[in-house]
Formats: sequence, structure tokens, C-alpha cells
Amino acid sequence: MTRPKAQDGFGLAQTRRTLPILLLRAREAVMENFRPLLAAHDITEQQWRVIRVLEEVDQVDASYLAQQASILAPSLTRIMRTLEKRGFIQGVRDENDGRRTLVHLTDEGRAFIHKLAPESAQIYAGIEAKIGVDNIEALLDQLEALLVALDD
Amino acid sequence: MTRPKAQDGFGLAQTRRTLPILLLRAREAVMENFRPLLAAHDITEQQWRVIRVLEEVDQVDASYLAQQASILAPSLTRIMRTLEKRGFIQGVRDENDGRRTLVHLTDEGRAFIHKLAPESAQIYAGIEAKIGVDNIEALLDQLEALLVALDD
DNA sequence: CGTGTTTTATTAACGTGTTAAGTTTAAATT
DNA sequence: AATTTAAACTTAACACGTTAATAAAACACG
Repeated sequence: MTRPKAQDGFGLAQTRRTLPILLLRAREAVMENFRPLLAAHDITEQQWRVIRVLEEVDQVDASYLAQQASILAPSLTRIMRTLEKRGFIQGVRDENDGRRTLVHLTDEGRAFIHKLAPESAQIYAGIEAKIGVDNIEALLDQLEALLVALDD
Repeated sequence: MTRPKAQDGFGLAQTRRTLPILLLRAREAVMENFRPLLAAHDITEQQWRVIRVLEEVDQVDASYLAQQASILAPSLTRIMRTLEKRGFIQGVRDENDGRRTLVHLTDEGRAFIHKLAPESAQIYAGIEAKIGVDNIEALLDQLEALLVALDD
């Protein structure tokens, strides 16, 4: 027995309670907690994602990096330029395949991550405390299930 | 008994399984389904949100509209200019409070929504079919709970 | 081989996200 | 009533999202 589905008169669900809106707001509510830290260190959310992915994988091509960080290729091009200017990453042309750019973190980039890591982990722990670790795990499971279900 | 938390060596959760990334990817996976429809009618996701909110409320001030559509004020200023040029909305200065702009849908804007509504509803139904209505409802509940828990 | 196709990445163009600063109008203080 | 403070936008500046077009390298295969 499901609850009645909230709709208007012509088939559209109310905007308040739809996946697009609630996923957007939930993400916004989560990110709000990280913004002060990121702003204090002059790094954007996307740049932070990129170097964190690099910290986990060492050396990868740009396409894989874009996919892992959920960033489109044109954005990654710009972000890499910024991060390279700042000395956090380095991109080198792949010898075996001249089309590819291999990217890796510099020591400076790694040091930057390690500098922010404790506070970042603390912020995430704070979120876990507010929501409940089990609730978060359940939510993550459902989100992964959604991705699988929608993966054409 | 919860599963072990996936972490790296210094406190950060793996990027693959965190709220920011999974909320982003889930939203992306959902929106992908709507993009063809929106593109075919030359309207952005955000513009569509704005006029859909207006369809539900009749006449509101810009601040409330921005909040309901989850759009920041500067973006809404630009979006309203676009939608007004296209004849879908109209903004009028509030007589009682000269700072406010009251916004309402035009007949043309309403007609536009009604034109897209069936296909939009159909797309959402397709998503519901893939994920399961009960799963979606459960997910929406959890997202709303997250918003409440994080609402400082 | 050489030509056509695919893949990888970049550039271009435009719209939105985000923060900060500026404007205009209301409200609050004194 | 005059000044100050707050509220509701708007503008500006820069970064990212998104699609389409371009460039260069690798592949396919006739």
C-alpha cells in the first residue's frame, strides 16, 4: 500500500517532491557544510574532487579522471589548467597513445590534500552524526541501486 | 552491525561512495532522461523548474520563486529575463513593496507547460518503472529526512 | 599503404552556480 | 523627520555545465 502520489491536475508531480529537486537540495545541503573549508583554501568543489580522485589512483588518463570525478571533459580541461598552474597536478602526453593525457598528483598536490583531510573528515563525521551513519549507508545503497536501475 | 566504512589511509572516505558524489550522479542519471525533451523545446532544466513552480502557485515574489525552484537570486534574474523575452512569464513591481518583483505565468507560458506535461509525466513514469515506485518513495522520504537533519 | 572512421581532447558559445559589491526601497532608531 | 540598518533584488566577475564543432592521433580495411 503506497501513499497517494502527489500530482497536479495534468500528470506532473509536484516539484517539491520529485527526484530532480530533492536530489539537488540534498546535495546542496550536504555541500553547504564543506564550502567554508574549500573557500578558505581557495579551491572549488570540482577541483577538490579531481585531486582526491588522483590521490586514490596515482596516474590516469583524463577521460578516466573525468568519469571518476563526474566532470565533463570540457570542464576538466579548464580545471586541469588551473590545478597545473597551481602546481597540484601535472599532465603528460601518453607515449603509447598521443591522444591521451596522463595526469598525476604532484607532491605539492598531495601535501595539499593531506592538509585539508582532517578537517574534511571531521565535517563528514559531523554530517554522519546529524543524519546517522546507518541512515547514510542506507541512502548510499539506494542511490547506487538507482544508478544501476537507470544505467541503460 | 554496519558494514566497514570504506576509507583511505588518512580519514577521507573514498570518493566513489560519498553523499556528494552519489547525490550528484543520481541526479545526473535522472536528468539524462529529461534532457532530450527539454532540448527539443529549447528550454533549460532551470527554466523548466521556474515555470513549473509558477504553474503551481500563480503569483509570487522572486525570492520565494528562487527558493522553491532551488535557484540562486542572481541566476533567477537572468532566467527571468530569458523567460520574459520568450513571453512565458511576466514580472511586475509590487505596489505595496517597491523592492519586490511579483512574477506570474502568462497564458503562453501555461500553454507551453501543458504541451510538455504529458511527455514529461511519461518520462517520470518510465523512471518509476525502472526503479520501482516504492523504492522512489522510500528514497524521497530519506532525502527529505536528510534535509530536515541538516537544516541548521 | 592510403582513405575513411573512431577516439581523445580542446575550443567555442551560452547558460547557470557562486560570492561579493552595488542599488533601490522599507523598516527601524533616535 | 533624518539617519541608520535591513531587505530584495541586480550587476559583476569568475568557475563550471552543456552541447556542438574542431584538431590530432589511432584504427579499420579496402
